[in-house]
Amino acid sequence: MDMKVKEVAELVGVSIRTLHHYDQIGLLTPKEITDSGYRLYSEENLETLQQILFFKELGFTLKEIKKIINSPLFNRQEALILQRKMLIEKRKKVDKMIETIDKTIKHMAGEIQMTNEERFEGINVGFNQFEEEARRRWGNQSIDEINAKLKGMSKDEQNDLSDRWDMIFNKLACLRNQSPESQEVQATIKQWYDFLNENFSKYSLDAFYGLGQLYINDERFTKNIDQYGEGLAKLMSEAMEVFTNNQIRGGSNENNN
Amino acid sequence: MDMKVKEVAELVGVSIRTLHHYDQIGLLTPKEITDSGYRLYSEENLETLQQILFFKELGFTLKEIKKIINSPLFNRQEALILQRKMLIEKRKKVDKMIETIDKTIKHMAGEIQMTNEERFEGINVGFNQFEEEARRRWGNQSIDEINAKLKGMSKDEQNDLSDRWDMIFNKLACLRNQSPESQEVQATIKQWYDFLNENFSKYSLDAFYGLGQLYINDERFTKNIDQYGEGLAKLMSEAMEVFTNNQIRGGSNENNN
DNA sequence: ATAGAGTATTACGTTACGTTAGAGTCAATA
DNA sequence: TATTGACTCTAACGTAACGTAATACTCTAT
Repeated sequence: MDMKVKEVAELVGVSIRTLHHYDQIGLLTPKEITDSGYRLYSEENLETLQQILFFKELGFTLKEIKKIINSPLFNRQEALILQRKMLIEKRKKVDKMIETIDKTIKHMAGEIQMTNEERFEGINVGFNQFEEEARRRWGNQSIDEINAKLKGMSKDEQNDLSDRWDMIFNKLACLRNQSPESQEVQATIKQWYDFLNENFSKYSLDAFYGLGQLYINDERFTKNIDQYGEGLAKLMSEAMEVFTNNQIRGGSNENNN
Repeated sequence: MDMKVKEVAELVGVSIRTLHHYDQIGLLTPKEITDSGYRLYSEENLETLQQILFFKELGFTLKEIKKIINSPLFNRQEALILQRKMLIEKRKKVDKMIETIDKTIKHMAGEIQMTNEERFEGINVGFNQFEEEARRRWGNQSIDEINAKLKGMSKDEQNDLSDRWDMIFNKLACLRNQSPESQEVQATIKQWYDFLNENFSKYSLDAFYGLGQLYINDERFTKNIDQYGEGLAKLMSEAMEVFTNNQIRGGSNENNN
């Protein structure tokens, strides 16, 4: 099932060096390394690679891509949907360029006039709203950034933050036996949501949902969170899902029994 | 009418540094330089820049682009038409990628199966027939036999050689409609003969004749040479035959009408 | 057991600019 | 007229994402 470099390279159409490189910079680490040092890539590695190549095609740097796919907020499905949007934008851009070429040809034939702005339409649109969206969505939100934020704060401020963080988690840990939909849990989850928005960059509801998913999908998070109490990660992710659903279905008028 | 760097940069959406760079490498030299050393770009410069950006968008390197737009064979309208074709191919590629994303999303939802090949469709098509066509049409090609020789030379020497080589072939390609005996063709063939003798092992006239025959008998040569222009191999081999005959029959007294 | 195809690491090369740094230029204004 | 602020220049080092050897180990098939 596992594949060696050459196989992968030929399958996806990149060079072996590229795979080595991605490994070197920690962008795509093969799931396994044999005793003799051979890289073995898994199915999951291929999926990640697919993501990487999509983002690359859309003009992101490897560093950005690394941040994106390592981000606590990263959600594969969401990424795919955004990529789809971006590709449609790209197609529009290509259409614009074709149009510009057609105009230029006509212009050369003396059929029409062209302004200088017109002749660069499509070429200069240096990437659109969705790229922005993606950067906002995952780019800024890396762990490094949180750390950086912490660095810029005084000891007291840090402690304060850390205390409030702790409080919320401890509170939730106490509520582990309750259902994710319960009033108390939901109230605390709201505190968590507000806390994040207050202290870090804006979390959209989508992002918040994605974060919750991460808590059960990314082992690093699960482990960390479950230190507050066995099963807390699971509870939180479920509660966060309920929370986002309720919010989306219109303010807070809905029942959370 | 003439524009300074910043104006151009803002109009077309590239950095000032990019314009400096293009000037440095001789890709886009501003039409005029003021006494104080300011670059002034003309209308024509803008047109060239448009071409450059189109080719860049289509994945050509600056070196390739330079060769293309400096080539004696270069024709702006022809280029635009080819670029149009390439853009349409690119749109197809984008469509394919969108399709792949849709499939992937469905796949994740468990609705459909996907092969590994499928999941990389659109991403890996490393650029199509038209790129090939463009490279054949204007670009240079690799001559493996010569590479060994080139290895022993410095980079500058290599480039110099390659440029002269290119010049000769391009010149001949322009003369394709003339007869092999014509003055111009024969003069250029002499340049070719001298060039070979100067830079590679001594070509006796017999050897030169043999080389000419090779151009039509060995498909690899024919293909390579015809990249400069359809039928060039045939013309050259005929012209080389005429050349050797003339040389052997004593100096240059014979007619070459 | 030996060749041939594949793989690894190391390290320098390359492309297309980005990014200062230091200094001159130009037009409007005080 | 002097000054200021936006603009320009060259020079030179920095960076990203690999390419391209060079050298050495590994695996498999004969």
